[in-house]
Amino acid sequence: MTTQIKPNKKEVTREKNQKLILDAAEQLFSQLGYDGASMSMVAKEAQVPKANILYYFKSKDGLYESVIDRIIANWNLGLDNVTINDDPATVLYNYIKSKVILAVNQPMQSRLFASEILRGAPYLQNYFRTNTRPWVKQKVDVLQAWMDADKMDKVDPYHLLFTIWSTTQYYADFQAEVLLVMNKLEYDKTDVAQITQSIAHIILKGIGLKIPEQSET
Amino acid sequence: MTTQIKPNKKEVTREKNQKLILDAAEQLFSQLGYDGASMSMVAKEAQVPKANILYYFKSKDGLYESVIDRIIANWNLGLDNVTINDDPATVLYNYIKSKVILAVNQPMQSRLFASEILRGAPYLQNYFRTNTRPWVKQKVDVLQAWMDADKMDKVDPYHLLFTIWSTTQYYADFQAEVLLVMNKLEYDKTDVAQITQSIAHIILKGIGLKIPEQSET
DNA sequence: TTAGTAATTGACCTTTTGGTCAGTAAAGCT
DNA sequence: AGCTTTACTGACCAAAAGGTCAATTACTAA
Repeated sequence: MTTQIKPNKKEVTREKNQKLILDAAEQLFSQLGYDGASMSMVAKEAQVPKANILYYFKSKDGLYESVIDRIIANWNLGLDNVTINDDPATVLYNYIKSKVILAVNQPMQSRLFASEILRGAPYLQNYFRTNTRPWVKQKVDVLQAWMDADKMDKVDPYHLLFTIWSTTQYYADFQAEVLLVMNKLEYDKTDVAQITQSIAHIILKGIGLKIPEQSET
Repeated sequence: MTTQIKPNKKEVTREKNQKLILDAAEQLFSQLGYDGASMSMVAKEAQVPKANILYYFKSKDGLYESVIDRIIANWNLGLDNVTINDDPATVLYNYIKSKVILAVNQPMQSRLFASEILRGAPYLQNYFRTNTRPWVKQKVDVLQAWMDADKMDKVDPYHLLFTIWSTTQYYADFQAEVLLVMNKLEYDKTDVAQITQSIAHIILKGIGLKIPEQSET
């Protein structure tokens, strides 16, 4: 909702440059971690003077925070508007599917978060507390309601969510291991379906549900 | 197999100091990652002059490699001696259980590996190729045999293994997130059982098995 | 004892780090 | 056009990084 009456050349170039920098930073931070990536690397990658980065983002911390903020901004936790009346199998199947697609196609963001959490989530703590925790609480309530209505097995809903997160994210965060073990160079286009199928089979059947026939989006 | 006829004071102190250094390095690397931990931090933590560390381990890389090697040395992948004649449910249940115990009680090593893999496993690549891959291949064969004998559902055995690894390791590698979301400060003694139960329920049932009655070790 | 060897480390080196700042360029406004 | 203000950046800085080395201190074996 930026009132674009006057395109203001300053704003335009600033936004363009910031995007350039953030893109480079996102890539480098996710590849090398916070300490592994340096400001000069980001500058070189973004083809921008280092001082310019500092001018925009105040400090390395500031840049890192901005990168995280931007990811969060267009990070959809999914499972929105789920209600007790929805069909658990369909909802969970689609959720797993979308998570696998994300993991395989956009592993960078997942890895950035992973390295953040590995270090104790210094920057994400607040986000987890104020956003993720309530979000989870809400989904947990729906899951619990489904269980109470005997629509699915009674398992700890928190651990069920963790199971979905872990199994799907694994293919992004531990991609190097997965590929090495399976002796592949990269995921191919059949992998998404294959992975989704395996995970969905195990988890859905594991909580007493059936994989829905088809669910085109 | 060190021929300890003459306890040789030099060797004794060297080994003592190396252990001191490796312990400190293991802790710091797992906490801060390769780039986050510095030689001087390790020196301070181990209460040893920095030059001494370099004397023993040649370089930071050398130290890091030694840390990894030591972990690998007493790292048991589990699932040893499994054969087609074993009961899938018992074997997998015990495997899951032991993995959860490790994750909750010794998360440091898991995290060190995780950050290694996140960065593309520069040091573990060779290990994965020469050790993990054949190990996995062998377990995959057993799993496949169980499936062929209709002892369990037919799912991709690789992805089944990844599912077990991911769900269990998650509680070590992403401990910060888990605790924040569940609003806890640390795992308590009921958590191991709770986690094991949830994961085992989902995975075992998910592949058509039942949780074994009891399995004391 | 003592000569010879290995272990140890304080001082030092280079490079890189995140960060500052004063000066210059570029809009924006009237 | 000319004046003000903001955007930018090359040159610089102190701190910290990993690493070297010469000098000193153990040990060991004869």
